[in-house]
Amino acid sequence: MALILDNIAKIISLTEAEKELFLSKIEIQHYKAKTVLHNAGEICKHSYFVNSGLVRSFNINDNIVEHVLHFACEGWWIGDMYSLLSQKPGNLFIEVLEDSEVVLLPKENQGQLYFDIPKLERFFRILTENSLVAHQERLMDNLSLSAEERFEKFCNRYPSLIQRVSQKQIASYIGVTPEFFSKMKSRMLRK
Amino acid sequence: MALILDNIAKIISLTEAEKELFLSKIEIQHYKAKTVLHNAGEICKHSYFVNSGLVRSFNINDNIVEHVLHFACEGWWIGDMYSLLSQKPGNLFIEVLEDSEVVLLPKENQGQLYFDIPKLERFFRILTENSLVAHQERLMDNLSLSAEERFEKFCNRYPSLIQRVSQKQIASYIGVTPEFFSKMKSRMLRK
DNA sequence: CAACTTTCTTAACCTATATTAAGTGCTAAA
DNA sequence: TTTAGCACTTAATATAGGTTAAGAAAGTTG
Repeated sequence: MALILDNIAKIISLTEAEKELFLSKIEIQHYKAKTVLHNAGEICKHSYFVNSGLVRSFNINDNIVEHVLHFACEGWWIGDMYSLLSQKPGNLFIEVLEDSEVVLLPKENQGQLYFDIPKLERFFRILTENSLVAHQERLMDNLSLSAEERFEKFCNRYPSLIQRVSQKQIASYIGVTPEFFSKMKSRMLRK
Repeated sequence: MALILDNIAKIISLTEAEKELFLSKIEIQHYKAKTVLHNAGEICKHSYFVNSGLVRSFNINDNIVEHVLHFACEGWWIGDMYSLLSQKPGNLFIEVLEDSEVVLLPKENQGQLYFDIPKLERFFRILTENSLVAHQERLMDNLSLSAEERFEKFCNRYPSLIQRVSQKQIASYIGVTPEFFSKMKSRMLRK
């Protein structure tokens, strides 16, 4: 359980008692690859934190094409923010890509923790701010960069993921078809 | 000054004393259209809240093409989150599109207010969460929808902006050239 | 190991959107 | 009132990336 406390300690410091309280509010689960943690159309009840393994969130559009919103490996949070916050059915799926150990933080407990340990409000504010900045940058990249440039940025930003996720998933993340991604990759190698 | 207090009151409630303290930490400015509030390459010192008028944030890529990240009219916050949070030079410009009255909240004051009025930490957390959800949706839309569909969503979401913002700006927001936008629009009208 | 499924590659062809360029009309400054 | 500068339109041409299809490679399962 050290990992999630380390993750928090990077931003705020908790007393031992607070750490224990926090740990009493979470749950650990082990999932096999391909397990779906959350389905589009359902109401999301948890925030997820990946202790080990790899998880992704994605949606499926009207043409039955998947688009990856987010990958999360060790030390990353993931979830369907829209559904979690609004408590309405979302349109994201959350799926385990590698056998994983995942921390579940139920929504009610998260609210309770904001009350019991106000510092956590700061922690999640900062987490959310960082995520917003990353999404803004990715959005601008999608508007202004070519697929090749988006792939290069992905490689620089998440070098460890390149070995771990299939090309198909990377293609989906940067927003091209697997066929085009394959063509683009071999074109890039030829240089 | 009622507008910004209303904006806060939608999420948390402040006492009269807290409202006064908050108001003492902000500054009101009037700007003419075309004023640039923040330049790419500079360090952002303020969060901005629009009392009246219209403001946009955008970046300029290597090919000297602008891309609009965000429009903000009455009652909306806007800023360069990356630069504001990291205190490093950002790559957004913030520019006034219509003569505007803008509330400036200096970064130091914002930090001080988190300390003096912890509820504001919650307010900004929730503001940031909502913004993140909106950005996630826009990102997925850019990955999975056609330009025409993106424009339709823009019209539904921001009907009042359509009259106020030039076509060029809307084209930039949805991620197409002004020429293509013009063609697309007349094609849509013909139906 | 064999059978099956999924991923990856390649190639021909297609389409949405970009680029370039030229022209119109409006606004605003000189 | 003229001139200059934008915003918008239209049209010809170009291209990044999509689609379809088929086979090869790799991974999964019984």
